[in-house]
Amino acid sequence: MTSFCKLKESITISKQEICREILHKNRDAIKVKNETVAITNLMRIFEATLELSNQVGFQAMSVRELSKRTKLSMGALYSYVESKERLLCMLLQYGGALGHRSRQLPEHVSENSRDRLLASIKLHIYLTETYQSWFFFIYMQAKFFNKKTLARIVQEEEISEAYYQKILEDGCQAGEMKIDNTILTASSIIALLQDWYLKREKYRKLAVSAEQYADFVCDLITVKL
Amino acid sequence: MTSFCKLKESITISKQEICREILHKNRDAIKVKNETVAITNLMRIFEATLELSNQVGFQAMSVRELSKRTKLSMGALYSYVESKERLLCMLLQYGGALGHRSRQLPEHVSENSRDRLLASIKLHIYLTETYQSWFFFIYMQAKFFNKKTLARIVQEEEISEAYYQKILEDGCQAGEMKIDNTILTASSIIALLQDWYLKREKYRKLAVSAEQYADFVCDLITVKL
DNA sequence: GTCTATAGTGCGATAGAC
DNA sequence: GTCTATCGCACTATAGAC
Repeated sequence: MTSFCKLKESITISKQEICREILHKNRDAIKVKNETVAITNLMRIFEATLELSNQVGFQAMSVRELSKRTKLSMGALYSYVESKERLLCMLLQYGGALGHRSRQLPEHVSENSRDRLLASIKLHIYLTETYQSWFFFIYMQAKFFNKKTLARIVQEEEISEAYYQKILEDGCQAGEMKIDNTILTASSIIALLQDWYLKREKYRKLAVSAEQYADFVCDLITVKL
Repeated sequence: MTSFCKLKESITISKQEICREILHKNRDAIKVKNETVAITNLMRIFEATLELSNQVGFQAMSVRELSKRTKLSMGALYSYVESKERLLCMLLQYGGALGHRSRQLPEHVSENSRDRLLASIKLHIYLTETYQSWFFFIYMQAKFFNKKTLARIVQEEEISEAYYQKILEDGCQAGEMKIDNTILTASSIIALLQDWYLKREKYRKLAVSAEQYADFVCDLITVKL
């Protein structure tokens, strides 16, 4: 079985790398030409936006407060983010890289379905650990986006769900698992993985580690004594 | 086993009743003296607030828009709700009656732990079905409340969790269930019950009924083949 | 008890100096 | 590339007629 640490290495995406990607995608809206400066400040802006938004909500967060936190003046801030709405768009793009990678599980992990399930869950949990504030942000704001954007996010979840469902069905066919309703079961996996990053504080208090939680979820789904 | 319908009857709380309770608790802030008129309009205000808030978020919802939806002028609206913040407080009070009742399961339901678990889950799901917009609202806004208010809501969840944990432990002691980690398992039940009202649309598309979902959750937790 | 009109505030965004 | 100063707008909340 692939160890948790190895999994971590296999999906490490530098936040800087993501910011560079976003910078290039939004060249039209970003006035600052020096790439090094732009990336440094974009990173600070994104980080502060997530932090503030996750405290008071994106709508309630004022650009003035954001300017204080980033230690950029209003004017400087607006040479990175055309508008508050555009800032939101950029943060949505942030997910492009993540959602895709969360299903890039090396297929060779194991022939055994349960191992593949566990590896997938661990991969997912590690991703949400590293980018917790972003996942929290998207979940909490998604419901308030316009229909089109919401649809895109819901679709992301459906892809994840189908991915887990396939593992479960393969496991059943191979006789390694016995699962009545694979759709609802896959849906439960998603819900439990989301609970982990939505209530991070609670699990911290319970002193449950990421690895323990992954094992627990996997057992809940598959172990039928 | 107690039927779903019987359970429904046992916990039906009229929304009007709740509004009357809130009216009396907030007599100081509500200028309208005629109780019948006050309750009628309070109900409309609460309903519209939940609807609007769940579309755009409470902070983003404007009182102007609320006045349109309720067909009350700005002036009239403000003779019911001292301020937008006070309106939020009233909606929090709404939960007082609900949280309490959700654990008022008639003890005589069954001696069997699994039946008691299933009955509790069904009770919970029925409550969240009837008051879905309120539960959704609280979950989505809770994270943005001040620390004190958030603590109160988290405590509510802890009580629910302890309640489920006790059923699980009783079941284990009686030899009717075999559950390794009752804390995490109880926590999972909560997460899955929340998923039901947070993603109501998704389950509607999957054509899963409330009763089916309750059965599924209960099975996932207890059935060890 | 409800209305219209408006006061007062803080917001997102911009202009122009440096 | 960053700053300060400020514009115009939409918001919450209120005053006073009916």
